[in-house]
Amino acid sequence: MATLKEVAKAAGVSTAVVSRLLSGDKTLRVGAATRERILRIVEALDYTPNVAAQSLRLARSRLIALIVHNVSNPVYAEIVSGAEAAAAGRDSALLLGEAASLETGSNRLIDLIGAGAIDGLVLQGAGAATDRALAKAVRKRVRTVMLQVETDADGALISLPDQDAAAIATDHLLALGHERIGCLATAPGLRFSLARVAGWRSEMARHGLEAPDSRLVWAGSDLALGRGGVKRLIDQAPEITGIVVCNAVAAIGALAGLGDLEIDVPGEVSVIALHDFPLADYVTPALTTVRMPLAEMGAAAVNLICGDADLAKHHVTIDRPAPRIILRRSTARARG
Amino acid sequence: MATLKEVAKAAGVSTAVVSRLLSGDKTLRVGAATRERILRIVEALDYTPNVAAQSLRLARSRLIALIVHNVSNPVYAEIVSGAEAAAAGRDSALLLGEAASLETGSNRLIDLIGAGAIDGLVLQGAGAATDRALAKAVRKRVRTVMLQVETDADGALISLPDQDAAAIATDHLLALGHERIGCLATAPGLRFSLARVAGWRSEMARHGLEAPDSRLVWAGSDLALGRGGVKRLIDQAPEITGIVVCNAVAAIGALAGLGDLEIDVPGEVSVIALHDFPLADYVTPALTTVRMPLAEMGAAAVNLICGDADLAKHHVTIDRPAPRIILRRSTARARG
DNA sequence: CTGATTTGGTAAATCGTGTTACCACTCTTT
DNA sequence: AAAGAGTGGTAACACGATTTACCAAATCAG
Repeated sequence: MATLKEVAKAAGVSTAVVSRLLSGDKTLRVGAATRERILRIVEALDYTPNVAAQSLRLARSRLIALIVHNVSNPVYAEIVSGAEAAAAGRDSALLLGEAASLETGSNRLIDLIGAGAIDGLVLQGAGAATDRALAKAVRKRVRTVMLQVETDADGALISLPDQDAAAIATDHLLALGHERIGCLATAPGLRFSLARVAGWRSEMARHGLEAPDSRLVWAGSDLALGRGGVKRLIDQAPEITGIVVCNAVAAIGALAGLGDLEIDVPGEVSVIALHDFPLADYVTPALTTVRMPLAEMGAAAVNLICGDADLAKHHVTIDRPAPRIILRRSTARARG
Repeated sequence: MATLKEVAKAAGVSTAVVSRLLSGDKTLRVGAATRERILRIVEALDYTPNVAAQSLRLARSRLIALIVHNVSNPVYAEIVSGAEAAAAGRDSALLLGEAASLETGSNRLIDLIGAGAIDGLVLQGAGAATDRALAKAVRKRVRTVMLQVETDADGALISLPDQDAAAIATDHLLALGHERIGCLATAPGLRFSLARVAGWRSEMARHGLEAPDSRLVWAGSDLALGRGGVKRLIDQAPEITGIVVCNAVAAIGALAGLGDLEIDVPGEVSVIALHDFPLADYVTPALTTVRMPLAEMGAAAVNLICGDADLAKHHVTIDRPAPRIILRRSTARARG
């Protein structure tokens, strides 16, 4: 409630001194006595700069928006978590939006973007919501970072070592003696989806094994799509003994789908998934995964926004820490 | 980039007309021709009001902060999701903070609260982070709503029908013929924890059965605490055939703990948990739960903030939709 | 023709900061 | 004594929108 002017008056100085003192202006010369007096009064009046006035003056809000498809998906939750922590480290706050709320109607977050009232925007996933946000961001030249999904707008793209991770997963199954390996992929057409499938394909090829389209199913990144997708996959390619699932949440669904078909995992079919989250250790059988730096990706997005690199057409891959296998119980040596 | 002044100049009117026109001031009398001309220019210049200037003038930001212990916990994620959707419905944006980032050091979100720059604050969980936020909020009289955990500050408290839900869970086990039923509780000392335990106790008492302290263990709301807690519970009370776990995430951990002890669920021990989330259907055995309105609680908090009720000492319980059993496979009829 | 009312607006004062440019005064130096 | 170099600040103008109070011209009643 106390304003700068009140502090200045109480200290018998001009507002300029107080403002410059508090913002640590090195060019300000001020007597030790007045300095102490001002600081004491600031303390006594419990003065806090008005944020709106500050943003107005500085044309900077230290707000970063993150739009995510769905917080309840543990994979996305980890991105959110990483971004939030990074924002805190950069002394910024994080605005969170979920796709469903943003797709239609008037929305404050979309307005904030369209008004250029945020310092940056991080977009995860593709869809009406992100398109809408992106269109607003472009008009006001808001610094934008896209995660995993590229567009033609001028913004940075951060991706994961998708192809490597899929290759590592495939290689794990190969090392266990599997030769007929299927791939349960995420949504078709997206860059990261294609990269993962490419990882599976190339690793199979490297071992002189085939990876025909019949052993590939495009599903998605949630439980239901994984459950349905794996049934289509088994239907198309009943001969497979191992599956690389490109998303761990879908993989949990896939385990259920295999259960529905009364196929034993890992007895009859081994399953390995990309991404990892705590609950993967608690399903049955516990899911073997290839962990990727999700939180780090969220953090990197925020750091990119807060840094001063030119984001146009900037493309980074988060490869530290490198994807690594979390060995659990859903993969086993091939029989015979 | 276009400002009100620019629009006004281009339209040959004063800024007052434009502002009043755009904000729908009914007392403004303006000719049809000028109205059209102004609107056309607004469109052409792609004018959007500057948010900082607006908040400064109106002393209102339409930002709501939500502080949650941990987004990766699916129970909390659902609260976040509900709050986000409600915020969108109220034309506000949601600032998200996680406890870990807020506990220490300087933090922008804490500063925003301390500067009174947000319209409201929702706190989930107890700890250093929420205490810190609450202290700031009190000083600036920020409208605050606490979820499940009460404090002595002037703010609303929203709770769930904890006692009812625990009673429903207990009753389910009783109906299956269980008589020696244990309780794996959440963190000790908190209101909602006590209420849940009270639900278990009273329902047991109502059936003339005992619920001794030996069959009660205070654990917490995450996987590891559930896993460890259930072992202590079995150790203290090996005779039990059913367990009411007060948090579904802890219950997943408990299933693993029982697995460690080679106790069959539901063969030897039935498990029912409070709260529900999608993955509960995908563990083995699928977890029987009592669903509580988590998203609705998050939404109610936001709506309370946006409404104009006096929040001081306001206490609401979200009882619609009422807690209901989601019957899965972790509970079965008692043997013998 | 005069007074009242309606029409269609405007001028100016906030809101609370940050910052540039400038200034009065004292002290030193030669 | 005059010039120069610190010392310790200040005045005033943005930043962009909202809102109150006021007003000139046109119309209308009688």
